[in-house]
Amino acid sequence: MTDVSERLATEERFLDAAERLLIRVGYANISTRRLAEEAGANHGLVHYYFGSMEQLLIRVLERFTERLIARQRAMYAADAPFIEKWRQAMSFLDEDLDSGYEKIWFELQALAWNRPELQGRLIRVRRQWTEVLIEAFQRGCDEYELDTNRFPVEALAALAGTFNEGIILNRLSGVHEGHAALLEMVDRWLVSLEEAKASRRRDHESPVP
Amino acid sequence: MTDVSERLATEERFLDAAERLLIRVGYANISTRRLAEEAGANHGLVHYYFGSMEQLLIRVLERFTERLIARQRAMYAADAPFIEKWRQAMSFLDEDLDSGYEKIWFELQALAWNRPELQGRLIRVRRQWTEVLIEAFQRGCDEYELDTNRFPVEALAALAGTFNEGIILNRLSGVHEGHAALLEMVDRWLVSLEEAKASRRRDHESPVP
DNA sequence: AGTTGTATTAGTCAATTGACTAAGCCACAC
DNA sequence: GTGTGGCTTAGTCAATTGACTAATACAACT
Repeated sequence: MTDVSERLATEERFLDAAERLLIRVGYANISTRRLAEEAGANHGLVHYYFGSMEQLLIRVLERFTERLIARQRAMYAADAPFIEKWRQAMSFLDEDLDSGYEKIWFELQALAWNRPELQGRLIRVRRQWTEVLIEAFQRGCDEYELDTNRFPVEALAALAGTFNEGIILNRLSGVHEGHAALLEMVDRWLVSLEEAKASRRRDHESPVP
Repeated sequence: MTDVSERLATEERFLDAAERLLIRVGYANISTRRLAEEAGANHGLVHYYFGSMEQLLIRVLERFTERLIARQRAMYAADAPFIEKWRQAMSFLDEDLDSGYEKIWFELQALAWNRPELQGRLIRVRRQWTEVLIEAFQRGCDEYELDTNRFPVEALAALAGTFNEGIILNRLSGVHEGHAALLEMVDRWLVSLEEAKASRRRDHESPVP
């Protein structure tokens, strides 16, 4: 292994360790020494590699959000019926809670609330996410021939995005009530949209005899 | 002023100062000395009055959530059309962001993610809030004669609760896009429910001649 | 006025923090 | 084999932390 790639590997170990600590103890309880111990490296390296604890957390935020957006994009870009994508997105909810993925994301957000220099980065990620959502929902609206006056795409995307984060927030606090009922309701609504469209097709192709 | 009430007043000053600091710098940046300075009191009193910083924050959480629930209860318990209550709840969204109310609530939540001893308290608050919401939405469903098979009350309450918190989360990060469109969409939906009910009344009272 | 007990203050304490550095290490080029 | 250049280590530094305490101020009661 060359020096360069070795150093990069160690940096990765630091970033991985930071994510694990975000999950386990939260951003407020990460110190250079604790982080170095978790990464199995010397605490002086935090300063040598990243300049400061703050810079390191910025790197964590960057790497994490890149992955987040990439996954969202990949999922919604797939050429599948909208309802399938939706169901996959909802299944991610459970996976991500178990994996601690959500905890990382929310800890980074909580950190950014009090660090103006991180806010911009967070806003950019949210915008990208919104773009992906809007594009996906646009295709969904087309697929279901939805009345976009009653259901504007941005409103639907905002609804999906916000209730999604609301659910995560509840789960992080240990509350799970009502979520299953909610997801079922939405699923039924999507199914009914499919059926409505199908029945419109039937009416059109073979009007009442 | 008696000793007792003076002490209580000073305790209140500490709790108020803690709320201000939660808004301004977040839970991770509150120390006993900084808090005491903000409260205009001696830092030794934190230990003398509250035992520890942790206990003090628990007191902040208790006082805050009591007020939160009381307000929610008062609003939804009022004898007014459902849409009026809804609009008032939505107008709180803006007020609370400006006042910093939301920031306090979310900082306390972020704190609780990493303090198991606070989780239980948070869960209880969320349950109470859900109860209030479900009761209000039950009345709303009755008012609009909504089909509770398609729209179960718990699902609607969960939807309202989660997207509400999602919106707050977005705003705390400085993102406001799509919220207006979303709230308009919901408002239009409620209006359409009222009209649907009115038209059902008309059809019933004077069937097609 | 004197006693008593609580409220309040200033200050101490060990522990921990982020930032930084001197010293040595080690792989590689020459 | 001998520099040479970075990598890595252990350790230093002042600052800050939460917890705690001795000393004092003060109010209420006798």
